[in-house]
Amino acid sequence: MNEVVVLTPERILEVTEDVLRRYGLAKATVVDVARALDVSHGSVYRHFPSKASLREAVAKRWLDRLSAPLLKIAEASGPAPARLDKWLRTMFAIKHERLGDDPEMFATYLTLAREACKAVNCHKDCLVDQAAKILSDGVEQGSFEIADVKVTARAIFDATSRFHHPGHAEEWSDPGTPARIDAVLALLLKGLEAPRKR
Amino acid sequence: MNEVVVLTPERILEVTEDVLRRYGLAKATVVDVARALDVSHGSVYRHFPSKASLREAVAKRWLDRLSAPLLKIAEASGPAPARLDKWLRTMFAIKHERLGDDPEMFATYLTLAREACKAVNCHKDCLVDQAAKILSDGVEQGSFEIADVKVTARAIFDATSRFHHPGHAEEWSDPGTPARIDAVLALLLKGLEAPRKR
DNA sequence: TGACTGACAGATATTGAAATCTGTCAGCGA
DNA sequence: TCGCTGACAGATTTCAATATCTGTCAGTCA
Repeated sequence: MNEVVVLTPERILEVTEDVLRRYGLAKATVVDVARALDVSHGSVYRHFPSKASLREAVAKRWLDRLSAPLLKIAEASGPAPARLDKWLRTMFAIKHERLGDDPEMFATYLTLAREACKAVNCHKDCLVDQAAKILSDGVEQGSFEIADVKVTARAIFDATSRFHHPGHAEEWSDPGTPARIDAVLALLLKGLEAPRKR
Repeated sequence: MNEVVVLTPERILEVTEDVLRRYGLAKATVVDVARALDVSHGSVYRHFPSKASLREAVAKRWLDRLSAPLLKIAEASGPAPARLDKWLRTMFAIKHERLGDDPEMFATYLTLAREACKAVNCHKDCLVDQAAKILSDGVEQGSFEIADVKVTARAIFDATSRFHHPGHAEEWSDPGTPARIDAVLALLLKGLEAPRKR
């Protein structure tokens, strides 16, 4: 058959991620991506209208892979308080891990977060929805007492920014961080708790 | 008398703050400061060992002026929950206000915060101590139930980072911010609350 | 004597010309 | 026809020469 490999958006994204990892966000150019794909850079523009949109699509893929394991926890069954605790700790752990394993992509993510781009906002909304799912499970189970699930989910997200927002990444390696996570989570879970029945 | 104006650290700090405000952190030089003081730049080095120490001393002054009004609230009397709420909201308001009124100094502060310099860490510790003071008042009054006041004070500080850490300053102008502050504070205050006696 | 100056070395920042990149599009070749 | 190429204009980045700055110190002056 000797089938010619066609240029698909998916293939471009894969290669762009590699190029971004190799050269870093600041140095990577569309010409580099085209070279790695062995096509002219004009062809890349046939699939993505601008460098920014290409960069954003790569970030979206990266962020989607990040939220997938969290979705599993959010949609699992079981007591909501333990699930929320696990969900938050897993989120912190995944981001922390990525900072170590994939620093160039993390820097890209940080830049995009600063630009408040669509992909990142969408990612945040998606995570807040996952948290809201756990909270409403908790209300149903009688473990939580919450006026507005959506607003409270965002409050949980905001209150844990220190541990998941990329702007605080440098602080994560501080040796006191695990203890500080414990303290904030304890406080938040107590704040959500329904008054004990007797 | 016609007294000659002497060169004191205080006068240098005052002028440096002006220069920093006028030129911005990136552009301001020790030579500019010396020119504004009408002395040679060597004289400035007689009072401060380096540009970094001068910059840090200016930041310290600026931060001390910021925490002074908060100290009043922390040391006041009255019910701790309302006082903590007021203390936090005042902190957010002061920082927010300074971002608007004094953007160059704010950028300096942001840079120093990123460098995790001594003056900023000291400022943070000082604020956490103020929060701890209110919390321990609350424990005495029976309003709060807290295992470790110091740890919890830091947790409160961490959980409100989104609203006071300069790295989040761009997000403060978001129209949803007041509602998000309300949501986080409600959650935290409920988490501190001692179980009702009956 | 002791606060201040000003010249200096090495480090850092500025600048402008040259190189490269982004985004477009007329045209090629399958 | 349709995906791709490659040349192009304007924007951005690089690079090296030049200027400025930081921090020091021997010397001045009151």
